[in-house]
Amino acid sequence: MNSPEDLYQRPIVSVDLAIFALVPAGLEVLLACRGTDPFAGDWALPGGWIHVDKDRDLEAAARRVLADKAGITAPYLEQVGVFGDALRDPRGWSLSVTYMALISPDAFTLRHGGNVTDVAWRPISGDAVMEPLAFDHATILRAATARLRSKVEYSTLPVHLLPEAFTLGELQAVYERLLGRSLDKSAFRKRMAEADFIEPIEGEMRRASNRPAQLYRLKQARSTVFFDRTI
Amino acid sequence: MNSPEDLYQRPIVSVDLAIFALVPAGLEVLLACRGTDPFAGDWALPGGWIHVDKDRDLEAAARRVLADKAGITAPYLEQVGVFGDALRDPRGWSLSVTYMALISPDAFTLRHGGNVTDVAWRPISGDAVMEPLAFDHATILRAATARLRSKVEYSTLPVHLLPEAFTLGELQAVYERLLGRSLDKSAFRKRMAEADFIEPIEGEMRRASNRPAQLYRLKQARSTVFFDRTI
DNA sequence: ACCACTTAGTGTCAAATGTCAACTAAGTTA
DNA sequence: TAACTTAGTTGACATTTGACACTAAGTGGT
Repeated sequence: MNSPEDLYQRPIVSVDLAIFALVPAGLEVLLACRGTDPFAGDWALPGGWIHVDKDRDLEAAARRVLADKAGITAPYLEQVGVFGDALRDPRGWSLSVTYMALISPDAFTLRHGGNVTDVAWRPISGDAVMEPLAFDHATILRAATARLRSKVEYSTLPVHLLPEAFTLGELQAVYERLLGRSLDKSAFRKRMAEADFIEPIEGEMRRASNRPAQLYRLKQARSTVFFDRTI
Repeated sequence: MNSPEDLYQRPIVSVDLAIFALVPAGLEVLLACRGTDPFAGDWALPGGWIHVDKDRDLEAAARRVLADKAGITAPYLEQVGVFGDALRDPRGWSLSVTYMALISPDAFTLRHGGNVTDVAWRPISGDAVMEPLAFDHATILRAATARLRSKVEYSTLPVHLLPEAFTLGELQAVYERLLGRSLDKSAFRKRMAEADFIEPIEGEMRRASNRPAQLYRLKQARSTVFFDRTI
């Protein structure tokens, strides 16, 4: 009979991350160059094994990988899904529990100039990167970008790609770049007001050579709010 | 170091199913009574281990469990997510890869009168069943019902709870019962026409004592279509 | 034959929404 | 202080949406 006590029956389980950041050039994803054998030398999504002695749950494992491999504490983490079959890893039947993380350009630049040689940001064109990826990570990345893009339409998720304080103009620009089309300013502001997930920060403003803009921040305990309608 | 070769480091992995059917009384889920030790005698979502020698991938494993435990081939199967932590299973760090399946009342009645003693349909009130569930299956069931209910709002998913041929009135009734509110007939029909995922079946009609209704069926390769807006 | 009844399916119109464009506001630079 | 740039608001108009009434097509009773 099959039981969990037949250890060799258990599939291999990894936790992999699609870490997204938005830079002036577009959307980028963090990739790691594999140093060990299956697909050694190829680029892959950063990932790791579950530490059954250290990780309380799956999200904790994902956050640990995020910190270990990328030195990042992401404001936003969401499970994308599980990908598992007999052939994706030559070592045997394996699962990838995949999360996507959104980080702001602040955190981004911290690592961008760093001395990490095995981790690098790569631009996403369409729903893929230029370089071939290890395992079935191209498929997984496609699923993650699809999830991100589809949620942009009807949620407040893109706010996590901005620094803690931001203007409404910047927020609109993020939506526009993710959606690939321009939005109406007045309609956009009306929606954001109705959604009621950001609040003005008093006293502050910024920028140069023109009228300063009101700064906003995400309201506490409002990390993702869904719109009634498409923006 | 941790590697997949340290077999005892691997978490236990099961594939569990939330199988839904809609009966006149409301939404029901198929539960299995556990015969073996962890939580023996308790009700649980039907599930099984991955057979690394037989299952091609996760969905194949889910379909096998569906056939083995419930004798059902579901028209619709969707991954809900992975639930994993150190404590949910007393045997150790474990994962549940959860799928939800939607079946039509036809398939339902086939099993309802059957001689299965360890599998039973239970009504869902709110997002839970009356009886306490093994492991964290109450949490998992809550996630599955939430997924089902949220998708009703903006997708064609509820067709899978109907038999192959159905009328627009029946389809509207399914939406109304899942949403818990009544819908406008003309608006509903306009939406369904725009979504363009069902087609009339020629010549046929049915019912008694009033005007017969046109029968429809799901268009091929259109199992789930998303609406632009909430219905 | 005809009327009452039931459900199927369509049409209408006011209200809400999205689009487009102009307008005012508040800063910087020359 | 005038020109310029971006922030933020306001209003007119076309389009879409939702509530409701209407017509259509059957059955069954008298």
